[in-house]
Amino acid sequence: MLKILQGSEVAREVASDAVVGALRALGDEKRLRIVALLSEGQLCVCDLAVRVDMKQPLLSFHLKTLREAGLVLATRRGKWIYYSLNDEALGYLADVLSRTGEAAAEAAARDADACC
Amino acid sequence: MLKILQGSEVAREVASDAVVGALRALGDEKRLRIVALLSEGQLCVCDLAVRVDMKQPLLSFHLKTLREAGLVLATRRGKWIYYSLNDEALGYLADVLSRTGEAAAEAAARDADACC
DNA sequence: TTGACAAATCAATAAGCATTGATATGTTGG
DNA sequence: CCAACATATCAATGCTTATTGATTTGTCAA
Repeated sequence: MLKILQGSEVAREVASDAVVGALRALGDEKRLRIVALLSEGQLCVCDLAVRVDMKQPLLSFHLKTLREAGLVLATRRGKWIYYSLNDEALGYLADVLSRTGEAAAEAAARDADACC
Repeated sequence: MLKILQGSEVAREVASDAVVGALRALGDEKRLRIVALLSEGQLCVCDLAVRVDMKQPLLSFHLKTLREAGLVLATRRGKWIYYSLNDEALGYLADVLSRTGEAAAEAAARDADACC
């Protein structure tokens, strides 16, 4: 999941299942809030629940969604399960979007040349 | 929309409405496919419709979604409307995700220190 | 083993999106 | 102005996803 592909064309890479899945998981207010909190450090579900003002089952659902998208990692420590961001996955997503934007900018420059 | 904020904390910036909206718009297979195609250059709706194998009203709906999220730009040229990627918006999104990932990596390093 | 607590799962309902076909708007050329 | 074409919008339907409360699983400590 969100494995780093090398040398493939941006256009194909962007629309891969892993990328769609990760972006879909991120495209939700509550889940993005969770991601924002986790960017400051790992948290157990109970602490997260307080911070995001969600009931536990709902939070678990959203965490599962993020986990399945490869965006967060869970590690149990005693009674608690700590969630943290998968920074590699975020970096990879950022890289894909960045390269897509760059490709678009280059294409726009070409289009402008061809037109005028 | 997707205006660049400076100096604000990553955690707050990530979960902004504009970012959620853009990520939600991108988190769809068909729309991401559209974005991938547009990264190679601008296209009119009719050409896009052929490439993505969608009926025109459905494509228009997805384009509207992308437009409202600030991810694509539309310019009419005669009878045709050409869509292109908003590379600044993509760059901004990439930057936000990248900084979120970096913040998480730093936090993880701190957590590791504190723990062992 | 039992009691207490953390977290996940389940089943059911509600809410939001995608999709479709029909129709409307806008543009060009005659 | 009219005919033809490109695109957008609308209304209706179905599908996916979020949300809730109840229940289950897992862990610790006594």
